[in-house]
Amino acid sequence: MPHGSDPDCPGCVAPDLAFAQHDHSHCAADVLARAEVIAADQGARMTPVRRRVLEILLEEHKAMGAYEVLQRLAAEGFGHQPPVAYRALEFLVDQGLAHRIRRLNAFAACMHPGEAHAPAFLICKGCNIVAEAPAAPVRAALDRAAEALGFVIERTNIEALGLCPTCAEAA
Amino acid sequence: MPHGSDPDCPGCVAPDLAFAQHDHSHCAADVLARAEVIAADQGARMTPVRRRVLEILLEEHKAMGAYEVLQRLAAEGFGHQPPVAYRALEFLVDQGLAHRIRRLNAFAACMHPGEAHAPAFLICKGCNIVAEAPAAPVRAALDRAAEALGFVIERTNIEALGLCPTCAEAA
DNA sequence: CTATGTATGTTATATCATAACATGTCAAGG
DNA sequence: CCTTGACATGTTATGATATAACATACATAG
Repeated sequence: MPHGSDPDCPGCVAPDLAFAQHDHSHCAADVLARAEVIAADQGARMTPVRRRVLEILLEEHKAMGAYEVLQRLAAEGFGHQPPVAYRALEFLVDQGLAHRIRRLNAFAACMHPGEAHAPAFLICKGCNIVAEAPAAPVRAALDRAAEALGFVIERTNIEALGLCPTCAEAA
Repeated sequence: MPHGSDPDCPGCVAPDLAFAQHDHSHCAADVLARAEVIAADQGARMTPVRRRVLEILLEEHKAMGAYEVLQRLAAEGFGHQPPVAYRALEFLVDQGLAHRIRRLNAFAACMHPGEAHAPAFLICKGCNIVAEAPAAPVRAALDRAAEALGFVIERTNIEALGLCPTCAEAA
């Protein structure tokens, strides 16, 4: 199961309703726990900074710039220099525990760690919320397009800018 | 027809064989001519800087950073400051005459201006060549994923990092 | 011709990212 | 135990990318 099983948490019941309000703290705890397992499985070391960065991304539940993360780290006694944040973020991205959203020069916790998934990011230009949409069909189509050119894909960035339901209605 | 009709130009005969060697100057001239028409149709002003930037992107036939473009402009008597390049590039992107490749912090001329197209960029990490792949099916899949969340897409960035046929073979 | 919007150019600064090196930590082999 | 090698963290410094704000020039409609 992709999320925990709390029937009162919309984020668990319908994890892909990314724009819906829900008690995110529950999802966060769940994702974090699974992240620990994944890291251990891969022989990766989930150190204090790294764990804390993932926690911060999960707490904030939004895309954060590296310097924004760094500020939080510094305030908590970790290093004060950019590489501290960038390295932890890079680690998380490499482990599939976070994603880099290039359009925003920002990072967000992966809400589906461990599941083979090809995320697409929907970025609302109204409220700046970023949703991680399930995009297996998108990825499949992209793989076919690449294959037609003999290109072998290793990583993808699939991002869309637009309006979330709420902001679209307002406009 | 997406390109000119010169049967000796692989870029024209098989425009989507993006990684194939070909006499690009012919494609460039063709694209540039069509760009002029498109801009005029849209009531956009194709000024000297803007035209020159598009020409530069077409000549180089690769993704270029804004500062790289700026250097060329400066050497030719245009302004020497970043906004000069960024503004022209932004204009071209808005008109659909160029694309921004976020993964590279770079820009590339659109090789299919005017055609409704949803480009995907295949970035070879071996040789750094960027191919603009036809990705209508990819975009369609993405639209469906967005629609499922009630999200309205305005712009997309679909990019893939990997190996082109040549580099894949070498490895 | 002149008013208005748009384009270009400038200065200055903001924002994002990494290179290079020193120090510290941890776990496996001697 | 203790050494050694790999990796993690921290630092200084700098590089690379991007935009804000303002001044000047230019085109075009009225």
